Amino acid sequence: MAGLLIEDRTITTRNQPISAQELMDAAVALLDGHRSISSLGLREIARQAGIAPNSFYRHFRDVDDLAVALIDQAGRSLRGIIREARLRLTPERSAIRTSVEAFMDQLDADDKYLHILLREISIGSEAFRKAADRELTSFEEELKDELIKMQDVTGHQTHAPALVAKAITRLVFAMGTQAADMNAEDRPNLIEETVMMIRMIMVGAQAMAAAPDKAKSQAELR
Amino acid sequence: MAGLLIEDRTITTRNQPISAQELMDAAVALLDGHRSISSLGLREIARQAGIAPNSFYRHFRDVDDLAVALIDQAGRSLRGIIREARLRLTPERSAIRTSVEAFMDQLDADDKYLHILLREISIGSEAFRKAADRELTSFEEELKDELIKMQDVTGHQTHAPALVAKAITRLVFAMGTQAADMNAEDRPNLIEETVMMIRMIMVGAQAMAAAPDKAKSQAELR
DNA sequence: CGTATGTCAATACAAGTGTATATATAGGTG
DNA sequence: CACCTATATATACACTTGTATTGACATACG
Repeated sequence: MAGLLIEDRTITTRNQPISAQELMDAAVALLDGHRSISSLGLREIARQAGIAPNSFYRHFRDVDDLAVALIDQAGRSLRGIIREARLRLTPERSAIRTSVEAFMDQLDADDKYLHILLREISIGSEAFRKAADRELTSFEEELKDELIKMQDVTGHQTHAPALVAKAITRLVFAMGTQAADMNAEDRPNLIEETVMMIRMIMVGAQAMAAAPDKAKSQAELR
Repeated sequence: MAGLLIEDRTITTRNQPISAQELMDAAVALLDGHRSISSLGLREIARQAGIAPNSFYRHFRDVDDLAVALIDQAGRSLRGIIREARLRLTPERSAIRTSVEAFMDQLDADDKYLHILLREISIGSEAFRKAADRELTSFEEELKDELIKMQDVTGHQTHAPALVAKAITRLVFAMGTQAADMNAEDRPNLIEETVMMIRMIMVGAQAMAAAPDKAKSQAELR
């Protein structure tokens, strides 16, 4: 039933204002292994940040509130990375490979934003999953535009570019999830696999645009 | 620092043996919204099952141990569903569509095993993720065998069947994750999308087997 | 200069947690 | 029937958690 606490002394911390960003960084620092954000306690984060538990409330309503802010930041960061990768494009390396590599490289970045995005995409609060899904969709949009632009330039028609973009995006994120759990030396193989999968999709979509009957069931298991 | 608990009386429960399965069911019953298994407490599960907290240890070492058992069960259950779906094949409905539909239907099943598998694939303890990955791989294996069998029968060669199987599996699970969060009337559209994505992959893989140069980068974004 | 305002720490509380230890009880075996 | 073993319960302990309340201090403003 009830309990009675005799003593509850707090360890002294800093005595200075803290920024919301510092609090978010403290939370990220606690996400080392495979913990999900929602498993973090308010007190735990405050402890890591070196502030008193109650000071947390000055910045966020609760842990979920902080989590949503974190996802937004993760999305911004990731979109920046991919955009930057496009600038680095050279004729020698394909756009697919370059983008996939940039994506996977991000797994080793100091901030663990991609890890967070990948891990928390399926769990957490309603607001949380909405935020994560926003990021995926925005990814798909950018890719779809790129595909349409490409078919105007090369003349290769692509069947259902929106669907192709979605398939590629989901596949890359799924492979990224697997990559997140593996040591760096096994990654190149996984990148190779991912690149080949994407090629399959693109070749398939182009074949279906060229010969629409291919979109029917003749290619299937029977 | 320390605390002193004055009273700690336990509510009387049943006084009868419980099966490991009943304990697992109790845990599943607690996973209603979007909680992850690792967020469940041992005491919480015991309370739901109507046993004393310590009785938990008779069946599992800890919550993670139960979670692994749950994943194994989820995998077995899901593979059974798909195998059964294959038996129901008719010439009118394609194997791809039938399998995808069976998969998605499972989202509405009483046991929430597929939900669990989808949600927890990226989080949880080492052992947990290993268990989830085992299920994915076993799925891939079955599909790969099917693909090889198919190409012997139809004569259509398929490029890198293992990779095709992996791509399809990951894609279906990714789409399933999205389907899990949506109401039933939006599902058919998502099933349609998934079927089309799989066709793209298979058409692409067959085109690449027929003309190996297609496996190169000519189909790419530049 | 005095007084708000914002940010922090300290303390306290009522709950929760995993688990160690001890004890009761039912079923099966000699 | 007596005894062992498996399984359950009960109690206790040493924590943890989120948050309400209170008061200190520092900066900004009239």
